Amino acid sequence: MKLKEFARQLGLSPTTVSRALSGYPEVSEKTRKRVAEEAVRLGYRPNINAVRLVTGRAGAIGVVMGRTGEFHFAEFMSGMAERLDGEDIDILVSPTTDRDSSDQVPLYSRLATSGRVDAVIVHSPKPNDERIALLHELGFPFLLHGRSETDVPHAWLDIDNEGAVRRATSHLLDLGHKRIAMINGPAGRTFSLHRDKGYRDALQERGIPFDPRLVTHGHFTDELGFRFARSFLEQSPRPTAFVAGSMMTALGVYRAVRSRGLVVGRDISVIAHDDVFPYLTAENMVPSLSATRSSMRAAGARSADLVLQLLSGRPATEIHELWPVELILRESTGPAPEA
Amino acid sequence: MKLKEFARQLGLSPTTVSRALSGYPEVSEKTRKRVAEEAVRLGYRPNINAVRLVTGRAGAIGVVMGRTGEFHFAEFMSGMAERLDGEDIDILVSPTTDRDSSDQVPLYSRLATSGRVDAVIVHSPKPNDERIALLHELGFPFLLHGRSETDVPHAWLDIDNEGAVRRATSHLLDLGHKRIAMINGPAGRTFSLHRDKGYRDALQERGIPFDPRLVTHGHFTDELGFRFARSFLEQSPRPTAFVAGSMMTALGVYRAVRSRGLVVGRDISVIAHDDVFPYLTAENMVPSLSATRSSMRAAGARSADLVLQLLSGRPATEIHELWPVELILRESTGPAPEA
DNA sequence: AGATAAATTTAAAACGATTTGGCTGGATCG
DNA sequence: CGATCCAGCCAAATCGTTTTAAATTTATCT
Repeated sequence: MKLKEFARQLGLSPTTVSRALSGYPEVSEKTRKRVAEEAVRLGYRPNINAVRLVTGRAGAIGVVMGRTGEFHFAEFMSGMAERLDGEDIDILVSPTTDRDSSDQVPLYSRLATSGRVDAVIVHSPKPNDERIALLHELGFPFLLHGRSETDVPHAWLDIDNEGAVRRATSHLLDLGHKRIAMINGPAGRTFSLHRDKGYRDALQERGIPFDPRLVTHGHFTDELGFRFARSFLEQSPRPTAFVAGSMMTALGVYRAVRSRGLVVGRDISVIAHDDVFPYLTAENMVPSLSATRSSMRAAGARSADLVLQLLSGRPATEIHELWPVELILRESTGPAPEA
Repeated sequence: MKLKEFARQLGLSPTTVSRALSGYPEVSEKTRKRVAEEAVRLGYRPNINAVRLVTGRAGAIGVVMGRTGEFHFAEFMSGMAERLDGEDIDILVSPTTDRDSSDQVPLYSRLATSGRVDAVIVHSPKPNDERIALLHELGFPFLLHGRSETDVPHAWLDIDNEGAVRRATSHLLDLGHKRIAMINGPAGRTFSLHRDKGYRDALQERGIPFDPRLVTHGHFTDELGFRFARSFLEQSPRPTAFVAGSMMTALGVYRAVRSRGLVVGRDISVIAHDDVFPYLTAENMVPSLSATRSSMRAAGARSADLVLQLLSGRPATEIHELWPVELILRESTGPAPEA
């Protein structure tokens, strides 16, 4: 059923019908109501692609998904979905095989100029991320999930990675730990740098020298967690505590500790960052995992919300949100063992 | 830059330019080449929404993402992305807050009639899934990831869940296990039923009576894995082996076994299903996990491929793929302990 | 009641491509 | 050499909306 036909059946012009449905003021309340009712009854729905053409709006938000289907990605999207439910906006996932963000520039460029989406969300930025410069130059609306150090004005939402890791590290120091190893995220990403800073600052505050041999970078996999932890544990003196970048990393760390015949929470303390997954919970691990916690789902929901605000005209420069991170102490942290 | 302007600059008509770019035969090779080159040079790209309107094609494949951001979802999508890279087709994720597939019917209905996508992929069907009936009735192209028992003809791709679990169970029986518990997926889903059948058939083959107290259903979370396994281990006599539905479930099972002071691979054997995640590998668990394995990413890639075939005219009735599942034996399975 | 203002409604022009059907001019054929 | 065919190109219609600018109806005021 097309607008023309639908309008004819109502005895109105297409113009009026269109206006009635889009909620324009210059149509009488009586007519609007009748149109709305009949639309439902006759099942009329505007052809989305005609609307897109004429309005220039796509009704979609783009996200770029890398080859490495990161596990937190689904949570984030699910959060977006939660917020977008009911709005007439959908999520467009753009495939890419390029891992490095600089290689992704052409992809973002295509996405921004293609008319498929009205805005994009940029993930895991580097301090000076090419994607941000590009999108800004194109004048294309975007929200950064994370932060960068560029002076290009832009909207962002991030969690306080630095504060989280500082507190985690400080807490371990309070417990008497001197050698604390950190398994950080991929090198070069802003959030990894922030975590690194939090770690260093906490050490410095107590006058403990920074030892580069106690820090590694890599993707959040159980395998890397295990390998790095094993290797740390071979050092002598070995670290007595770990700060791990993710739940998966923590799983690997737990295994590594156990494989050396040590006990988590007694011989070795562990704190990890928990994005809050429905399928894997810090509380249920044995021993239960002390964690810095921030809901990835909530971030997704809020991100979608902020993008919506951005699209309805709120200036990007106003949109900056830094979320605090909880530190939840459980059984995996304890006093440093006697030397 | 619009077609009209671009054509003018080339000294050609819009018609010819459009045809040249779309690869129609009635344009000379020389002209086509020139058009292609100039398009790149001048940066002309057809307005996607105009194309959509006039052709009626959306250039997108839809997937519905439930509230519960299942962890295998990202892998599947990532596989799709892999296949779709280079094609000019993107993935549209439709949010839903409805968990039950029957409540999702209106959503699929909207999706199918909205013109936003050319086809959808339906996940985790029930044997008699309303979504299939609906899409078939609407004549809308779709691929089922999984299987149903409906007699509506449709394209599907599934893994041999039944065979996988039958082999896993048989193997445990070979090892002398008599009481084998199964932690299955959500009740009602076809794949859970298939797994159930594989389990029962294996038992029956050896004349071992089926004990309903040894089977549970639920989502694939570590928490449920733990809780169910704990509860099984309280039975007397307790089971000596577990068949678990997912890697997350297996994590819970491992914890439960350890929490009872038992040893996986010696006191209790475990086999789980592994969808192959980059961030959590069966091989790296301690002890390494015996698993039935099938790549979710590969399924996603192939699904995208099959949808493309479907859209280019291959009859749905021809598209049926049943993938075999590997059984990989590692350290988590061993002979049944002496009674 | 007549003039003016306000509230509704409408016709027609975009939006930017694809595609139908027709038009050219040169090659091919008898 | 004239008729026929075909490759190559083009003008104009079309897809289904929104929106501009204008026309109509209704309300308000003196």
